[in-house]
Amino acid sequence: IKLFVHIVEYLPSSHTCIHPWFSLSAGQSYKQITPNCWTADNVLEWISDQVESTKFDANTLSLAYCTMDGPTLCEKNEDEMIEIFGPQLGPQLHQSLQEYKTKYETDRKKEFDYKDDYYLTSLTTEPTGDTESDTPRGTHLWEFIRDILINPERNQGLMKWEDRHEGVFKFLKSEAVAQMWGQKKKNSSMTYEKLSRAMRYYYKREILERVDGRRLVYKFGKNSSGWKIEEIGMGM
DNA sequence: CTCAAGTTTCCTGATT
DNA sequence: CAATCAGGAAACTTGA
Repeated sequence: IKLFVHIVEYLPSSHTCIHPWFSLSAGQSYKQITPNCWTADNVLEWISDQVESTKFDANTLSLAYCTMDGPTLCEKNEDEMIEIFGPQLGPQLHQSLQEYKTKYETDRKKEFDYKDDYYLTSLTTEPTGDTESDTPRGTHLWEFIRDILINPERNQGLMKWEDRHEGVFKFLKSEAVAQMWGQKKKNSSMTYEKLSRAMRYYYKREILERVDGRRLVYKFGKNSSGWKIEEIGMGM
């Protein structure tokens, strides 16, 4: 994170590629990524949760059979799942997997490769292992901005709230944020000038409200969501 | 392939 | 003066 802040600090001048923090692969919950990106550990974590929620006797389960990564797991059909996990846990796991799959399938930018997926997830991830694995990664500009805003720990100095309750915020490092947005869209020539044009289009759709006289300041409108204090925090 | 949404690009002009 | 803001237009990218 320090490395990240450091890089962003002198970004405006150069065409530096922001990438380093992608590799900070820490323990990421399977709840935050699509099943296809699950690691063997994620799969194990998922199985554990399922076993626990169904009060299934884990002793009858062989660890060896649980060792597989996301892609492998996703290829199993219900019958294969039953064959592996038995008549009780099999169907349960199959259903749960389908739920997670569809949950992320509806996500627009599922085409992003794993690195982008991880980067995005790191922006929207809540600190503690909460119950609801909500808020999939934002794919639109306003969601991208929102996710930076609600994750101050990881994005110090980029943006800040002017009025947290009203949804008024400000760009502190406009060009750095534009670079990050460009990076997400694989467009290295993104600039704040261009990003701001897209922001202005949001006024008509009421995703953003106009805040005039204040440079670099915007306000979330009634058609935006996921930024209010009540909306985040605990699952609802 | 068509269509629409959501930008991305570019630009002229006004403000700060 | 440099950075922003305002929008109109048109090109582009993607997913349905």
